[in-house]
Amino acid sequence: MEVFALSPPVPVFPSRHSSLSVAATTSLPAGARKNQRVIRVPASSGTDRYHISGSGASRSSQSSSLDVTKTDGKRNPATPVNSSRQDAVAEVIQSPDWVSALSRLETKLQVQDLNIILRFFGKSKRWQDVSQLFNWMQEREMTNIASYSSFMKYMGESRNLIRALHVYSSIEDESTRNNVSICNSLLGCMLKDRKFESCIKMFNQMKENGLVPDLFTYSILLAGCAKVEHGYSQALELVEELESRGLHMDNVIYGTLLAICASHNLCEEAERFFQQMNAEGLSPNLFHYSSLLNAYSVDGDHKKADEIVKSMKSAGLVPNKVILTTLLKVYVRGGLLERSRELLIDLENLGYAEDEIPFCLVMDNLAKKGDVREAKICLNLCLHVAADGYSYSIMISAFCRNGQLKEAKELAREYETIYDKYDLVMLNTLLRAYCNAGEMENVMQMLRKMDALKISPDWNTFQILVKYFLKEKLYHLAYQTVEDMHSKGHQVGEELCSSLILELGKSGAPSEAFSVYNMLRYSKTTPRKSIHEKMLNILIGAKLFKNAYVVMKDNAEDISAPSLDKFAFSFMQAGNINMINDVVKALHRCGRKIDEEVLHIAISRYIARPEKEELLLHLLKWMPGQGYTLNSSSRDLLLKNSHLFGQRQLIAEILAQRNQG
DNA sequence: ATAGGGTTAG
Repeated sequence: MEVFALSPPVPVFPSRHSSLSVAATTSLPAGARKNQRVIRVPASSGTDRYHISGSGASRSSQSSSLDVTKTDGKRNPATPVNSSRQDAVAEVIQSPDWVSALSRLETKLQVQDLNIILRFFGKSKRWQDVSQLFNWMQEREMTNIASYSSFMKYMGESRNLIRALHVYSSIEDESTRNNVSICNSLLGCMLKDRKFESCIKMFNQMKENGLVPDLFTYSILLAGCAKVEHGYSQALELVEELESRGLHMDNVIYGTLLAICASHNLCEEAERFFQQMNAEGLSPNLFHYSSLLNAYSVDGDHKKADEIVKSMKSAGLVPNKVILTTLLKVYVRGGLLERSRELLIDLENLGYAEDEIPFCLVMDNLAKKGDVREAKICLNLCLHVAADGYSYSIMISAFCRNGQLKEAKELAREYETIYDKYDLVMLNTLLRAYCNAGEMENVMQMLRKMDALKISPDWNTFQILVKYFLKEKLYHLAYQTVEDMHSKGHQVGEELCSSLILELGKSGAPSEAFSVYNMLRYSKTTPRKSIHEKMLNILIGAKLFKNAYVVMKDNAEDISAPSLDKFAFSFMQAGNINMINDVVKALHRCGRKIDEEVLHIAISRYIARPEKEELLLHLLKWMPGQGYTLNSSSRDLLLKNSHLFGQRQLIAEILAQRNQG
């Protein structure tokens, strides 16, 4: 179905060309826009606030990230404000050399003042200063619960879990270590670092040591559940636990639960929690509705989605950008292209399509349905809005899937000229486009870029590269890439491995071929049977008999008789003499009748090396029991050369026994 | 007086 090509000439971007005033008038303070809870400060305490800002004039309830505000409700209004402490804090914060300012003003400052400075550094993301100041405070024992709590939080933000854990374990006072705020902030810090399992372990440990968790604790832990595989069952356990402690779930905890259901594709469970929260008298907000919609989007359940939007509206809530975007996702996944087109236009008219997200939703779906042309039209619409480049990634992948290599390559180049921005997904996408199009120089450039940006390749990257190097007959490069891939713990695809083994064999790199073969053998997937025979023939051709023997011995049932015979002949002629008997026995064990000619070669090898007499005797003694006799030429050869052997008497006896039999 | 949580794109 053509959606955009035939769409009526509706003005797609009505506000875009008019003026910039729209943007100016709709710019709200970040806090208000994001629906955050704003803590209102009573007017009377206004004079008690420390307030550092560039202009010194702004005093609004919104706080920019660099504001330092403080309220102190306990202070008696009659007491004059201790301005010298305020000034000292301001001086330290504003000083280019805060360390020396701090030591100068040390006597004037109390712990809570230092905490203000600590939070200022934290909000400014000056992690080095946060760390340094905290050390300074610890050395002077000028810390309290709040200092630790704030410090942990900033260690989480700066991704320094190690330091946070170190500081936590260095807390000597037991009641401080069990303080719920400090524990909560450390647990949050661990989740920021995606250490969910360790976080739960730590939580259990803390409880054993005497922590009494509160609603915050459960809120933090539940948030972690949304991002892990078995998060839902873990979440249920936590809910049960918090209820058994007499705590009650609030609006936000329900929001988290709904998000967990949505991310684990559990619609019915989401509905149940939704009803439960209603029954408890909590009224759902936009977050709850959007999580429900998100759950419905997985299967594109537009009926339920429409219902929920209806009831949301009748509850007096106005759908926002996220709600409508999620609804778009529902329509797109549900295959309602006409309705998704209409909704996209609504989004545009409402000013909610100022970034590429809604376009990406539609585009990806069109592309995956195979309607690449429509998707491209959608990409062109995207070009008029603030785009991050995701749209390019979708479209380039679509061209690649569709075999439109030239288009993919051109779009990749276009992306690079517009954006100088790379992440792993984008690099993989571009790499695939250049590889498919055979643009070697660009491929190498992407690899250099990846290296320079210290972005480590993932399974996709390796897979793309190995395929490409194979196609370009750069077998050694392909081999090195596979080695690299293997050493990084990635499973190498069976098909690529097999063709690489063959090519390496053909191009005179049998050892490398064998190394790839071994990766395949010890990988989780069982390789197809034919690979063993191919490997065996490569090794025989390269005279790598020892390895050939290993392959033959372990996979004889998957190797054809001619190949086994070829192996037997070749090994007897040139294989390690010490292994001749083993090879003979192994071939016999797997049901091959050893050819007389093969035995003859073996015996001539032994005659040429009389010091291997023991092995010869062993073979001669073994043969009759398995039904093998020497042919006449072998016997003649032995008799003629028996003078070479110390135990010629014994050899003669064995030959004589045979004559009788 | 510190800790916290939920929604959309490759």
